[in-house]
Amino acid sequence: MDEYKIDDVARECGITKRTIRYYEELGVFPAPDRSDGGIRIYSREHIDYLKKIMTAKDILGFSLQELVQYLSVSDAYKMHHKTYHDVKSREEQKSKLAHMQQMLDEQITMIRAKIEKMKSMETELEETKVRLNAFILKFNEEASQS
Amino acid sequence: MDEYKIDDVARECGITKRTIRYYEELGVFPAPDRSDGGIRIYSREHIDYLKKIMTAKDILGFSLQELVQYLSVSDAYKMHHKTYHDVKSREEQKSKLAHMQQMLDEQITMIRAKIEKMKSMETELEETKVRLNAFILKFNEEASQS
DNA sequence: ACAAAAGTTAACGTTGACGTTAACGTTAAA
DNA sequence: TTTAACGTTAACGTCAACGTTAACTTTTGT
Repeated sequence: MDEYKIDDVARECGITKRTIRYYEELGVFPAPDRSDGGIRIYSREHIDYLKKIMTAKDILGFSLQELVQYLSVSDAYKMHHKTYHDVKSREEQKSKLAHMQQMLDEQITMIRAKIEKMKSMETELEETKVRLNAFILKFNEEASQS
Repeated sequence: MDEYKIDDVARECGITKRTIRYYEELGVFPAPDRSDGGIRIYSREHIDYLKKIMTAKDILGFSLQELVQYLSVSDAYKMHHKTYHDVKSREEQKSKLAHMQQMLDEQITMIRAKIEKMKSMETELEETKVRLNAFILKFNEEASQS
């Protein structure tokens, strides 16, 4: 078990097979191992990872290009460790790690800014609600004066 | 003063004239008064309103269709009061107000849910940062043991 | 008064993010 | 073993959200 075909993944993640292959093509989603017949075999980790991708896309409104950036830092290094066993030079790895640190900080800063903006939008909506309710009250009072 | 042409608006809001006309065509942005020559004359309120639209689009990742929905509640009723002087029947107005209340509540619920998800994404990013830093430490220790 | 700058509508072009169809090979249950 | 269900690649279609160009009118500084 712990082996899923593309249709299972599509169903659980709420997207189509076409989209999954498209994401793989773009490098948004890692290419899984294949069966002898060339069928893509996914693991549970793949599914969880794809779910995160969809959340980032939906909630943050990321484009696919931005997703590549985002994923290259957030949890991609876990997947990369398992997917590609890329043995690079020590210096290369070091600079890659430093780059990850920087990207992570940028992502954190960005998401905090977004949260703040969303909070002020929430506040505004609540104020609008108060004003609307006041208006409705007045509206009904006028009606009872006729 | 307090009169702006489309290029002023475009510059201040960081979009193109084409986009402004397109938004007007879609009903996302109210059609302003025209000069005798047919030129669109905007007020400061228009600019502030458009800025809000752009924020909602960028931060919430709304599509233009969703924006129409969003705007029909948030602050649209202010603009509508000034733009269209639609005198409808009392019953009609009442049901419209009730509908606004409901939409407002839905929007507030939705934005709160998004904020929560973004917070958990932020937490995750911070945890990743901690793990990454730990890994880098170990990485450098191994290097000094050679 | 007039040229340049800025405005207009109209219509076709582009890009991103998939959907759909075709033409074909593979797997699994009867 | 065969056939339905499922898989594949390849290529064209689609829709939203603008960009771009063309052909034209209006406004404005000198």
